[in-house]
Amino acid sequence: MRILLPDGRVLEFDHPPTGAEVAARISRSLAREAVVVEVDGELWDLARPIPDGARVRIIRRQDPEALAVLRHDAAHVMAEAVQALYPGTQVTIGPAIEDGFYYDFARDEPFTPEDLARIEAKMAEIAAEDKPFVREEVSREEARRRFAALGETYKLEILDSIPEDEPVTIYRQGDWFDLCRGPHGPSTGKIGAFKLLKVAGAYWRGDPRRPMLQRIYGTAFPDRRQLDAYLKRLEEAERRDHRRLGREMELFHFQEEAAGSAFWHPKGWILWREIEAYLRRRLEEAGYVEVRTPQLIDRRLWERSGHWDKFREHMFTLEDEDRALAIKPMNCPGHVQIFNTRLRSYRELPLRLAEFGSCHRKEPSGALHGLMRVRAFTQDDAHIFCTPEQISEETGRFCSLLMRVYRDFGFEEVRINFADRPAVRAGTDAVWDQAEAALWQAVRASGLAVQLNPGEGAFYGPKLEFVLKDAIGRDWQCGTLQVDFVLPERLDASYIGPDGEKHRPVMLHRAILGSFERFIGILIEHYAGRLPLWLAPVQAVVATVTNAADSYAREVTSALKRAGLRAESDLGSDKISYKVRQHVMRKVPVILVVGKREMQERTVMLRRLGVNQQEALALDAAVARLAAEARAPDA
RNA sequence: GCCGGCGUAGCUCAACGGUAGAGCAUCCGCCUUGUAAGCGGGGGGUUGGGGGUUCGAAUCCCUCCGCCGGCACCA
Repeated sequence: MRILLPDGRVLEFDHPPTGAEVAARISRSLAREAVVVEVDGELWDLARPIPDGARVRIIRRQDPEALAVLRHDAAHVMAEAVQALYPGTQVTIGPAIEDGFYYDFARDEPFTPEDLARIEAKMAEIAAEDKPFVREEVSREEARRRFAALGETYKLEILDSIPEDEPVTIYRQGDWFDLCRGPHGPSTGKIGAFKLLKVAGAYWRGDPRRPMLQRIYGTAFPDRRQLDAYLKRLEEAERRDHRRLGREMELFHFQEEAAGSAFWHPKGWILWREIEAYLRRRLEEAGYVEVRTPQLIDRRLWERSGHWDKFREHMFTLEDEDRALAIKPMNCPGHVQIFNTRLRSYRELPLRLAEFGSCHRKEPSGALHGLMRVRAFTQDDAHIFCTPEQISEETGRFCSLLMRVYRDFGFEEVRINFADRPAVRAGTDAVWDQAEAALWQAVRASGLAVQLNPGEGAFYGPKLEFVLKDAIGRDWQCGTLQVDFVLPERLDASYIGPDGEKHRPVMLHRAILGSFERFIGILIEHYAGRLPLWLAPVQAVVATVTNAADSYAREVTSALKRAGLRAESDLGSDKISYKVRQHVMRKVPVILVVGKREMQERTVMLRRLGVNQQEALALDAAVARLAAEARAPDA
């Protein structure tokens, strides 16, 4: 019996060894830290005998592959705890997920936060018993008998869905067992530091027509320190919540009477307009022309475009005399109308029509979430009308425009998902081949990381999704580029080619921010409210130490304003420490303190957000420096 | 839309069947101050809307709306 190790060594055994035996042969510490074993690229339990000639790697607790196993172990321990405490509760599924694990239970009574504490305590008991996880390969009949005896109807359903050629396995810990593919770690004592986080509803098999189960979310880490770090990250995310910061910084608000639509306050609207003005300049540079299309459009146009058929439940509609109208949920058909107003020449292509398009969609009430998911939003939308041959070039141009914009907003790390042809689609394979190839070519040239999202393209064409990573590592899909050869057809868009014949243009739907609302939400969270100077609604506050400096403070403020800065004076009779505190809390990037001394010397004390020292500067120098720093990145 | 939780002053929260209270903010005074909370005083709530139970409801029940956490959805 020969076992091949990653470093090329070969271990000899006189019987098929288990992963545990292999680990023990290598070193005592490895045996202690081993969680599972990778056998020819597949993760196995340590107790399973390994076949001759297998390539084997021991996975230790701290290895990334171990994390999902530990969490899956924790899910089983939680399920046992729940069934011990709440008899009659049925188990369903309980996988490891990105940041932890969950288990879905079928039980009539809802779980409460107090229940979570009880379950956690019970889990600790089960962990203390350190029961080994035992894998049992059983026949279907055996498995059916055992779960039927327990009344586990969901498990029976899962059992029925396991393909005939796959073995059925049960994992046992003491008397408790679960239908499970595995693998698992050595025992319940090795699940590490865990915590239950929340309870939520989830449909059985993700299907809204099936029963709603109760999902308990938890997380687990190899040690306490990592768990604490994770919990700290959660707190950090909460601290950055744009809904809270939006109120504290007086950017926007929501209220019942307009659920899903933001009220933009003066400061928030400055931020919006600053972003819009920047983007408008970038679009102009990139050869776009801006348009504006109607909010209310006759239903018949939506019928022709195909949207009425597919998305009418998501559209707001109204009647006007005997006409049925819809509030636009998107801008594309409107842009095609502009394209169609006259005969177009191939010389006009690519024609890039951009619109800061205000759209409304009837989002399900449960989907609404601050600025991140709203019913009224403004897209930074554009449609590029071009020939099939131009797709690649235009995609390349778009990628570099988008990267430029993301970088300017402080996002460096961007990933692309490439969504190719879905099973149900319009258009011939030849057209899809051409469109996908063009996109691939452009994406490769862009140098961005690309991940294939197979079969997830739109029915009308392949698409790219641009995902950016924020300051605390969260992914946000913002930009998109979609190739569309269906809408030009449906709305009969055409141009005259060099051959004098009519041709069908391709439409590229594209957005960089996605929506202003959502992007602003992301920006706020990315910067934790500390917006870069060029975006800050109030860029500087001039605060006096005593009233004696009031007139000088006014002079400083107006000098800043003349230099194009958004500046305010704070002349109140509060102590300077109180004023500093106020403006720090409001996330003003620069505070200029002036007192008698500064007035006499015509200087300012400049203090920056997040920096506790200050710097004495001559007034003119301070103004010049801040004006330079406050310029937009493209200026 | 579905499951669960929540909704009290601008904000954060208390009162949990017996006439609604605190801190911060706001307003008015005093203070003129040197880098994250100076002092005093005043005003502010038909407890999300509607209905019910009760001698009595912020508190219990029903219903609608909204928000929060998920699920489903996201052209």
